[in-house]
Amino acid sequence: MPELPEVETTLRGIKPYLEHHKIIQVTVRHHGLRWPVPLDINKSLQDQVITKIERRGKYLLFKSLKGTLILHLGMSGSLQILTDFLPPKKHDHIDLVFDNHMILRFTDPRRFGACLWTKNDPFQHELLKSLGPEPLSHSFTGVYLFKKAKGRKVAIKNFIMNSQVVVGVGNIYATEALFAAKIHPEMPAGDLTPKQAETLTKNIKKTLQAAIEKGGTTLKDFTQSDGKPGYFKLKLKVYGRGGQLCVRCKIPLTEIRQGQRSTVYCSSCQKI
DNA sequence: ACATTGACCTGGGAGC
DNA sequence: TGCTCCCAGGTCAATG
Repeated sequence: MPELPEVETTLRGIKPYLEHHKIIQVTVRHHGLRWPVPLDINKSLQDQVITKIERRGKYLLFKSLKGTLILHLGMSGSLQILTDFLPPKKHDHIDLVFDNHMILRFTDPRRFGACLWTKNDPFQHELLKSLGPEPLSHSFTGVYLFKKAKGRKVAIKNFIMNSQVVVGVGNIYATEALFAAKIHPEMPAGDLTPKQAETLTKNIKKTLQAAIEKGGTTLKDFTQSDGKPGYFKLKLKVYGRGGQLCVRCKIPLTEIRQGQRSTVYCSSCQKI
């Protein structure tokens, strides 16, 4: 599920149940995630009050007085709140039980996700310290993108999916934002004009914001964090629509691969 | 410094 | 039904 809107939706879903509550029990059933879940993470988390939960890019940060739990959902991870204990299924790897009896359950079939602990400032953590600006912040501007892209030969789609350039933009929203901005996904990043950089940043913001307002995109079944039915489905204009007709000019959409990821675009409205 | 590719995993769907 | 192959929301590490 997780690009920025899905992580943000998850955050908003779990936050009200967990902030200012104490972790009273930790169960790790599978330590083999992207990086090993530290064997002593139980000890680190035990009796910690979560003072704040926030998002940085696609990372979720659970802050306490003694340190921060860093979670990443990878490709297939999800979080849900259980109000009553349910027997864990095959891919339910981690449970955090809180003093209000809520259980935060981490599920991740592909195990590309991460669950780590740091005693220090999480923003200085190895995985977070080189991240680019938040796409919805004021620091992500056309001027920034234009300067950053200068001299770069990589395709613009790969460029905006680079978390050192801007965080949170994954395959779906990169594809959608480029269509909205009428920019060809294979255009070298350094060839962007200042005007195109401006249009692209605006459309990245617009696309992400619209997706957040709709509760993110679900391509497969997904249990929302409060256990209620899944997310609203965003109406994607190009992603997953290769061969179908462009909503603007009605010609068939082209599907290609860029860096082992699929890209769909309109060869008529997205020119290099 | 930059660009490209492989690697990590499981499950679902298409095609035979 | 069952097998094989390809694809999937991410991103780090190794290589040129």
